[in-house]
Amino acid sequence: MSQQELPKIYNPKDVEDKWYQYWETRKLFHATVNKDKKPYTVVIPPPNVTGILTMGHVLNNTIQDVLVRWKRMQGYEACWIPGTDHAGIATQNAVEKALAKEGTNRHNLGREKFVERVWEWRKEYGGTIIRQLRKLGASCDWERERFTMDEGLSEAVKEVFIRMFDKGLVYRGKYIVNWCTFHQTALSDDEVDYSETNGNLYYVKYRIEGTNEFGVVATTRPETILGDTAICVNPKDERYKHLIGRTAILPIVGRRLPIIADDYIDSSFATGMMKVTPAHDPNDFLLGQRHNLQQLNVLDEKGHMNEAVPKQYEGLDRFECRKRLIKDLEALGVLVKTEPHVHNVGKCYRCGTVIEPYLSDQWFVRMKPLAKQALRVVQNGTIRFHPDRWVKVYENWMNNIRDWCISRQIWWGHRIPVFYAPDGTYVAARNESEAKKKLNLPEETPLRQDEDVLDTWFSSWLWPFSTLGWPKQNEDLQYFNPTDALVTAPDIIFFWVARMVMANMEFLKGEPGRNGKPRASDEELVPFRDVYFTSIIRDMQGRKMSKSLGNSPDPLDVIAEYGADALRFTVSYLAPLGQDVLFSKEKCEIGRNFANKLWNAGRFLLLNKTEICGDKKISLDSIPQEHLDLADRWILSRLAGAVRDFNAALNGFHLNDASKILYDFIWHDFCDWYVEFAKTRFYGDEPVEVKQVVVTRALWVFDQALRMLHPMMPFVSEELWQHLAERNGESLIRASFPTGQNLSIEPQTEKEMAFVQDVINAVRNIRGENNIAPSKDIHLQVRIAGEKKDDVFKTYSKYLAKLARVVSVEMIAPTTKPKMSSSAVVGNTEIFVPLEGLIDVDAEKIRLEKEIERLSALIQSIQNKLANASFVERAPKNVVDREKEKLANFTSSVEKLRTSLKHLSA
RNA sequence: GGGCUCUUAGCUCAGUUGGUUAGAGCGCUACCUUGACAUGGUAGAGGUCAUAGGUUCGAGUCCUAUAGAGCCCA
Repeated sequence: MSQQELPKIYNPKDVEDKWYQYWETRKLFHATVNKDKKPYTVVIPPPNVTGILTMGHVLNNTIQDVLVRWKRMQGYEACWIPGTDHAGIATQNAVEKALAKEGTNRHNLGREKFVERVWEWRKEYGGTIIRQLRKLGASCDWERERFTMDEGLSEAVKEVFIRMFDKGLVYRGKYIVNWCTFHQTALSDDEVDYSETNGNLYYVKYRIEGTNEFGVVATTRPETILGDTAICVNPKDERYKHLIGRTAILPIVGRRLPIIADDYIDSSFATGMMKVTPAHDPNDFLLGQRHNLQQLNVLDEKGHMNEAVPKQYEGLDRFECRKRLIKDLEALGVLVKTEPHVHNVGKCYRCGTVIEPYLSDQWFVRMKPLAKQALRVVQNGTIRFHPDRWVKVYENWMNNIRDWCISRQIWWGHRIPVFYAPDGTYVAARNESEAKKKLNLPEETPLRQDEDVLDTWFSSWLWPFSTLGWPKQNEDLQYFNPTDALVTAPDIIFFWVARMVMANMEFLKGEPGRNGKPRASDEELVPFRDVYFTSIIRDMQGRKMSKSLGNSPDPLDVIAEYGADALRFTVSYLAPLGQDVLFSKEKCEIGRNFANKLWNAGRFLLLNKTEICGDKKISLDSIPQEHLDLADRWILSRLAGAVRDFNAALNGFHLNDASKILYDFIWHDFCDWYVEFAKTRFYGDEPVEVKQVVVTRALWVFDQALRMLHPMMPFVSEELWQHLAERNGESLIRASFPTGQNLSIEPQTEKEMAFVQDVINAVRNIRGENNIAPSKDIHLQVRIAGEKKDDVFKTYSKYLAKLARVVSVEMIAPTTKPKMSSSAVVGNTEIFVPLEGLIDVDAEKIRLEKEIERLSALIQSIQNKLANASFVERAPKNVVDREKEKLANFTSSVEKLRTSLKHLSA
């Protein structure tokens, strides 16, 4: 393709799909075991198979892609494993909705047919998000795509369950769980969203048996009164001491309730007397266990009152029952008062139904035995969190860990591999016949498999090794696990991150590690080394992005409008480590404009390449070292600095710093200064051979910049990179990342350039402040005190001409009085722009006075500092010296400005 | 109730271990279509770094308290 075809404005639509296809069809994302290379592995946090791409995913996956592409270019065998999870409840929901439209339901269909339906649904609608990730440019190894319901992963789930069952790490128990009456399933603690809700606190009188006394208790859920089995007070509460051991009578029902004492009761809350409902409140459940109370379940799975309650309430919905009870209690005269009360109500994170604490048979994982080592590897730094404040959150959770309820009363998911004999004994097994062997039962005994399925997270926590083929021993697993970085939103630190650490450490113990020996050390057993907790993307009002608010831009629309590169760059640029980021699609202008700037810089260099080199092939394999001038040495030094800083930033997971470094280097150093300086040579009078070297060097620097930019803006960088030189089928995606080894940072060069830039800026400032048209030529007078700088002005007069339209420089002696002029001080040098009749003398005086005032204030503050004996004594010498130097410079500048001011007034 | 985070220019945000004259992008003002780019260029205005104390020779940076905003856990 020739550069004439480069349009004036970069159009991402023309290039993005083209390059993605190119990379994917050539399998440039694919990783294989390669003993000559170090692996760099990232597993994607598997998105919900029902999901579509959100801004959160964009951030998350951009970060992963930046890391993976960067490491790949650095020569690692970079492997990014994609996939989705089966999202048990969400997916079952979606399919049940579809069935409802057809006027049927899963029960009509039966379990087997229903699960088939879900698979069909998944084939048709699932995995949208995986396709969308390609639009973003994600360089996932698609050949390794996994799904938590795949055969292999299901095998891993089964294996883990059975091993844990046999070790006593999973158990079945009656427990109070979070029950969603809509889905009719238990939810884990993390699947419940709590929100402050306005409710009422109802005060109800209970008669004390054998007295005329009453006790008053308060409740927010009057319907649970029907399940009360005790009354409880604090043992230290003087008001109620005499009641302990007596019996209260439950209104309406007439049940006798023992009055017990427990420290758990907060005497200051309401009346200090509490009703105890062990089957319908988690705290009451624990209390009930301590005091051996009856657990009376008064609800069914649908949230209707069951047969344990008086006839008039049986079958009522729990909220309907609440209303009826309030009326009935009032009629009995035992409802003392009702007061408004704000309390935290738990709701199902999928459907919003109020969660009912509910006593039922469930399966649990014993977490304490797993937590110990998982805590250790984070505390001893084997796993590092970024930002590290999440360590505390993690520690807190691990230290207060509770058993994990893993059974779900739905059909879509991994069915619990537990088999029950007719006599009720049970065992975990891979299949029925194995179960019979384990149970010592004859082959013809009928067994019943547990109806429940496992929590989706029970498959997700195995992700870093189940995706690599475990439980089968294999080279991939040996090579790519432990993985390197995990990039995830902080809200799943418990759901997922913590549990993955537990699982990897537990189940990879003894598996062959990279050295072929059984894994034993923390380093070999952790699932990953670094965890990057991403920002949360919010809208411009700081609200979380949500479907219901409609405040979330569709990333695909944003990509269509601004380009994937623009979106990626903007998101990297905006997302600091761990702070929330306020986003609107308009912000993508940062990235779009940057891509366009880059595009045009490339376009300009290519134009000149053709002009200067013609058809002559140029190679960008090394830096041309001939005919270096200040600008060349300077841009190479700046490049060296950018490479060093960029790598340091990414090593510390500071993507925003990394993107800023590229932005500043490319836009400001390269485009604003270097390209402008280079123009003086492209259009100057040097021989064409020299010009060819100069343009080739400029292209070489640009090539390096493209390499650095590629992880963040893969499309535009590849497109330009292919234009720069003959690539013979090579792609930027696997080009080497700049190391900076052939470059050096040269402070002296940078200092010299800074002087030239300061002079140019000073002249521009005078122009701007005095309203001198840019087209007006300037004849500069320069007066130098101290070290000689005339040669600088001679050597770089072409720069001054190009960037400040300075057509002549006249050196004047220190004693010479300059013509009527506008002036400025740069270091030891005074510059004068003589423009009789053109400058506004009064305005110029004000400008000088303002500058004198500013410097005088600085001088004053430095003098104060230096007058302070303890500063001079105690501050490090270099700090004091710097202050002294500053004082001298500012004083000298002020003197010069004062003289100029005097001249203007004369 | 326990824990965590944030408050810097009109807006969105940088500011690593305390030590150059506190920065950027957007917006704003003025000027400019100058041989890549108006998705551009040049210059400028704009900040008592939430408040009050403290530590220190020195605090946007460390400590304490207060106010406001947000998050997590119970």
